[in-house]
Amino acid sequence: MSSFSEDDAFEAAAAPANRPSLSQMAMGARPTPYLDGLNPAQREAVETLDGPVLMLAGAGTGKTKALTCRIAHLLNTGRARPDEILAVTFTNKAAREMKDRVAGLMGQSVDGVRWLGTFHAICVKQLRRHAELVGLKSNFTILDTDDQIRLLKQLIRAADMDEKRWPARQLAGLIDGWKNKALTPAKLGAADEMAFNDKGKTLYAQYQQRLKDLNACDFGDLLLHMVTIFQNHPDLLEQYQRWYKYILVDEYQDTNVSQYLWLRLLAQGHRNICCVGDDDQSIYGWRGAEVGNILRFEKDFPGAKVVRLEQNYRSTPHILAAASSVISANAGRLGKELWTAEQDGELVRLIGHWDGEEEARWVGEEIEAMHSGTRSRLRKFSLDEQAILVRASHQMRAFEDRFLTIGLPYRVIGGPRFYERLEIRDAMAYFRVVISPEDDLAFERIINVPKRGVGDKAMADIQITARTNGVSLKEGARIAVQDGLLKGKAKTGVAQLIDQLDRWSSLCVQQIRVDGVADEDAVIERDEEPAEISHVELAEMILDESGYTTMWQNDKNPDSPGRLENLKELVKALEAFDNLGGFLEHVSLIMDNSSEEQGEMVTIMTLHGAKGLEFPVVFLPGWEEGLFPSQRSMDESGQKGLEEERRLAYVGITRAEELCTISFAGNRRVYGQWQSQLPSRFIDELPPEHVDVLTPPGLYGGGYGAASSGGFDSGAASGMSTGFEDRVSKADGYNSPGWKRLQSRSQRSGAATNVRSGSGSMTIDAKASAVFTVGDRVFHKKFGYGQVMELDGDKLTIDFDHSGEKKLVASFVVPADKASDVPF
DNA sequence: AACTTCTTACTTTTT
DNA sequence: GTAAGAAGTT
Repeated sequence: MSSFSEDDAFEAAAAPANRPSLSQMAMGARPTPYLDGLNPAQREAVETLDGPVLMLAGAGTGKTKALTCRIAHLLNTGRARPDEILAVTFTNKAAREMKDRVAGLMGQSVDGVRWLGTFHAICVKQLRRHAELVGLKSNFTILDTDDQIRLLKQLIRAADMDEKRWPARQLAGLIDGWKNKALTPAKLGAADEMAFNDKGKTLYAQYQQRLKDLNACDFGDLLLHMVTIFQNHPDLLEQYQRWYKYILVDEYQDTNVSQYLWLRLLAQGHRNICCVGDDDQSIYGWRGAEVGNILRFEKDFPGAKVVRLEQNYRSTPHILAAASSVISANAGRLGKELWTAEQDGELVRLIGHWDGEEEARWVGEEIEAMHSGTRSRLRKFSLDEQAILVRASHQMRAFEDRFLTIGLPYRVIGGPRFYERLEIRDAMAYFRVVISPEDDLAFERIINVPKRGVGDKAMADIQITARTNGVSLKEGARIAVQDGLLKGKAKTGVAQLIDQLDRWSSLCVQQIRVDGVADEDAVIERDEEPAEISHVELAEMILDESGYTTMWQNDKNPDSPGRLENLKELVKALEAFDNLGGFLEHVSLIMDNSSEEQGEMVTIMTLHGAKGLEFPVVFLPGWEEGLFPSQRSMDESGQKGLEEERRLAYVGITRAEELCTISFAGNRRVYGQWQSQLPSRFIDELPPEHVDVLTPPGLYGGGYGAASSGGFDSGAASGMSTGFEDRVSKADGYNSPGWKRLQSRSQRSGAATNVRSGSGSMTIDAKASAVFTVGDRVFHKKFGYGQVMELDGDKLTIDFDHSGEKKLVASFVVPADKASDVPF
């Protein structure tokens, strides 16, 4: 086992001697031009180098700038050598950006900052060094979710449980959750032990044992193992504590318990830890993030300096005001108020639509109008400058459909990532078995892909053979073939596969790196002795000879050509690596979306995916109760869930630089069933004076109180102006001037946005109660005829003859005798 | 063993 | 409404 200091000595010696190190260059007085562009708060965050610092950085306040300047400053002042800085991010993208920007500031590449990376990448690096302390070998493999599920399925089956009642997915979720909380099987609480049909703890323990047997770990283990190691080996921990003089953490509000413990252990030495985050942007609670970590920072690190970055450089005042107003409804915030030096800007726009398709149509027209510059007062916006941010990915389809028909180019971000695609994982599984013949999970994945006549029976036989002989699945299969256990198609198929695998492996042997620890930072250009066959050729050979390529060529699914394309891309990606092994190591951690798009396109993505991004024009559709805030979130996590949804709304609004448009639909098809939708309560939390309402009031409820109860009655009805009444055009259902104007507005896209003088003076609740009384027969375009059961402000509870009871906004129905008047 | 029909359940997602 | 997974059929 290599001790830490030996490693360091080795690495220090191996450092190129012909180039002055950053710290050498940093000796003596150096100019600090990078400090000049900072505002006072940023500067304080950058210059407070010693002791714990919490940087509360609101959206768009230049947090990455401050973070990267801080690193540059640490190096520049000679406080730390590049490798004495530990800088952690959540995503590879963020890590890359930080590296690039520090390099930009320093005017040179910063390869020396070896400990800048994601939590997982850094933990892998550490764990490879100390794997034996948790019973693993240094070359352990990292399982992805798919492998994980397959393994758990086997365990559940072995435990004789009903796979339907006790799905492996659910168990995987539980185990992930425990690992996020740094709970090993031994540390599980009583309730958790009994989870999953009383088998929670047992199965978890079995799973961990299986992982150890396979010399593998999952993503959660990377963190958890390191925490365990540090907790059990104080001497080792101390070395690391001494080593990392300065620690920086990005997106601290997203850390889970394991990550928190890991950080806290490492920071106990020098206590120079700088955590950057925004409690208002904590949107990953559902995957174990603990907002509590950031809320507790000052207690964890007494004497911590708290710096607030509140000057926003991204959005207009109206956008900021809307975001602030929404988020202020949350309790227990650390408190921050964004402000901007900007004066001008558009109001946040709010519009309601009849249904989801209408919403998509309108957004499409708006995007085209923005693009062609026909929107008066506003500049032209390229498609790249516009984005649609949805709560859930299924909302994307309506927009895709619409954009396809009108020929508006778009890009969807957040689909299945390249390396998560079926064909890529299959190919990778082939590579894995070739490199490590004992990789049972990979072997299992490919043994019958393409079809080799291996079914449940044959597979079970192979499993048993392997187990009784105590060998890998591949060897078990070999024995099963020799012993005549397999018959017919399966026999020939498996025999051929094994021969092929053996041959590929032998071709691969000379390529396996001897140093074992493949460093992802290793220079990729390093020339190796050209093997008889390059790893790229080998990969092509594997895919061709195995029949895998042929399988997709013969497949007549419309997506097969795409899959073949992806396989070609995979082979191309290989070229950047020395060998297959190095490539696999890289891929297991870096699940990047390697898509080089061309041309201008509108971006469609989820709110989660948009965190950290910004767009001049942002559309936020689907602000409806149940969809956003998501019903499930509220059901599962109650008030906490609602607040996280609200933070998501905050994230969404603050993505917009110049124009933010929120919309909702009154009707939406959910799981194939038409449902009437109520406007989101978040809409009521928007500040009226900063909102431009493009909607006839009936569509959203006229003012406050769409869903948050009472607000409407006590506000509008009692004569207390909520602000929206004056701004909106008055309408009374389908035939109202307001509704007509909305329709025509979207047809002539050049119409000015802020012409909305009221034509009537009655508010819609007055109208609703004036027009409808309990017992009235009404007609609704989608639900047909029904009877009014209850009145609630502008909303009616209606018992529909065919669709049952529903609560909806009054303007969606007309008296039954006016049914024929309903347009379209 | 492979193909077909039926049931069921359904956020958000990085590593 | 759809996609995945399980049961049922060839």
